[in-house]
Amino acid sequence: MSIAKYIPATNSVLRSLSRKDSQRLFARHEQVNLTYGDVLCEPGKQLRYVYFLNSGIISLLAPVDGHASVEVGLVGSEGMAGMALFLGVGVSPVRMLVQGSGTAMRIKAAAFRHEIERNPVLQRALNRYLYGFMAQVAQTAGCNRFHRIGTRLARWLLMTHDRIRSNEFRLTHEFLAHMLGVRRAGITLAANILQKKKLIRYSRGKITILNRQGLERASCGCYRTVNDICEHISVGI
Amino acid sequence: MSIAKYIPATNSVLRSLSRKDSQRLFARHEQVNLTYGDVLCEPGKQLRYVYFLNSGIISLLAPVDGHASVEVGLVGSEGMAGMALFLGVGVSPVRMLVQGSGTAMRIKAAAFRHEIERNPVLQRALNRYLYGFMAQVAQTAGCNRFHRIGTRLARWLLMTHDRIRSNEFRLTHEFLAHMLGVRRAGITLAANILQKKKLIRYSRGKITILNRQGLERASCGCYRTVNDICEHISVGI
DNA sequence: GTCAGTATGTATGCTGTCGCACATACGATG
DNA sequence: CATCGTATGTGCGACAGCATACATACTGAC
Repeated sequence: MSIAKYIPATNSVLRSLSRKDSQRLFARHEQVNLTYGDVLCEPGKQLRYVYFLNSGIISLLAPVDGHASVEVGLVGSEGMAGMALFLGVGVSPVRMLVQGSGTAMRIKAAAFRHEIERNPVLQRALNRYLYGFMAQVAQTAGCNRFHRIGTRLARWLLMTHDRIRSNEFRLTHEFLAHMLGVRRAGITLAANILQKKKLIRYSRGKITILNRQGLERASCGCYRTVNDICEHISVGI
Repeated sequence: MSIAKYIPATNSVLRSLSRKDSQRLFARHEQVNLTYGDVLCEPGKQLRYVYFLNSGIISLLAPVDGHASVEVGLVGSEGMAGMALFLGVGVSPVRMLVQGSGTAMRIKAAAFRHEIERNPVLQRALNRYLYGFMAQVAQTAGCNRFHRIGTRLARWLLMTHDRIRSNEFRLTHEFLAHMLGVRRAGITLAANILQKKKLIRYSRGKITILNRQGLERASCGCYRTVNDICEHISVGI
């Protein structure tokens, strides 16, 4: 991670603020580059910053006893990472892992706390985002329970595609396996089926979306369910 | 559900407020009885009230395409049902099902919204509760992915036990199966093992906790994980 | 006491995923 | 262009949980 040059804010939460409302926030932020593989915070550790993403993706991973973690949520330019601070708690319950490189506006915990108390518009925007995010986490709980690897993989690729805004991104089967909490071999099998249907193409950690609509059909309904909920409250991705 | 006579507030959120802070809230509430089986709100429907529980349990169920719903969270006297309203959204993403009879203080949506904007202490208390609740939902996502029926059943019984505050409660295998999103026969098998170990006893929908500590040992670590997180922010059950 | 409804116990065969292991293929680096 | 590390493909036995089905047992109503 490094300090970045100025990049215009494409973060949905920040864009929903008026010039006046965002001014103080902008005064206190720092632009940073997020690099694939960065861990912004470990579960149980103090949150030093919140991150408003302009591009890239952060995976939120919950540790589960006797297993590696499993992903419970994705954050892109539609939201903010470090929501615990918004709820007045300084400790992150999840690992924050940069899954797709990009840029973010980083704000120190204290400055963010200070700001949030004085900016009801930002508060409302984050409340709305939190609602959508909770729907995502809750749906994931159900999805993990009922759906097969193939449909879950399709869902996950769609969610990533929405946030990366490119048809191509870097992801190995190994990485995907960690995210979904399954064996690497399970991903290889499922990904191969999607490839044979010409929905995606992949090779050595580079995945290309070939047929977005086909992928939506191959996904479980959880993808659409969460999207519908977010659209309903106008939390666009 | 019916209007109840006066019952002192044993709700943790409300108790955390000073007399002054809770006064307005008390002026606008209504005491209601919650009866096993009541559905307080369906997913996608407008929330007419929020409920601060004094006793009893509400299950939050997320509908999953092609399946019955699965439980993503439990609310007892430690919290509030209808958190969407707290986030400024009038629509519940989950079904709210009374799983254990009890009493609650019900407040109309509009009155609650009005109050929340003027009562920062209540806001902070609900923020803290929300943090713990999110940890619960996230942990459930992981638990659903990795853990076996037996350990999940034990976890679920413990969470219920904490909130019912009685060693005996009414629950059929059928009901438990719906909550965990598994077959009824799967519960019978798992429950039988717990019964043979003398951790619980049951008969025709009445379950008795015989050995709480043994049950904790039989549960997956998710139970403790969530408890530790909640304790850390002093959201006691 | 009989009956009906509901709760619990049990069986069989099937499928998805697991753990483990090894084979193959690609690409960067020298 | 040879080599090595990494990414992907594949095979096999094990098993949890599934669908389905049916048997048994308890309880309350008549």
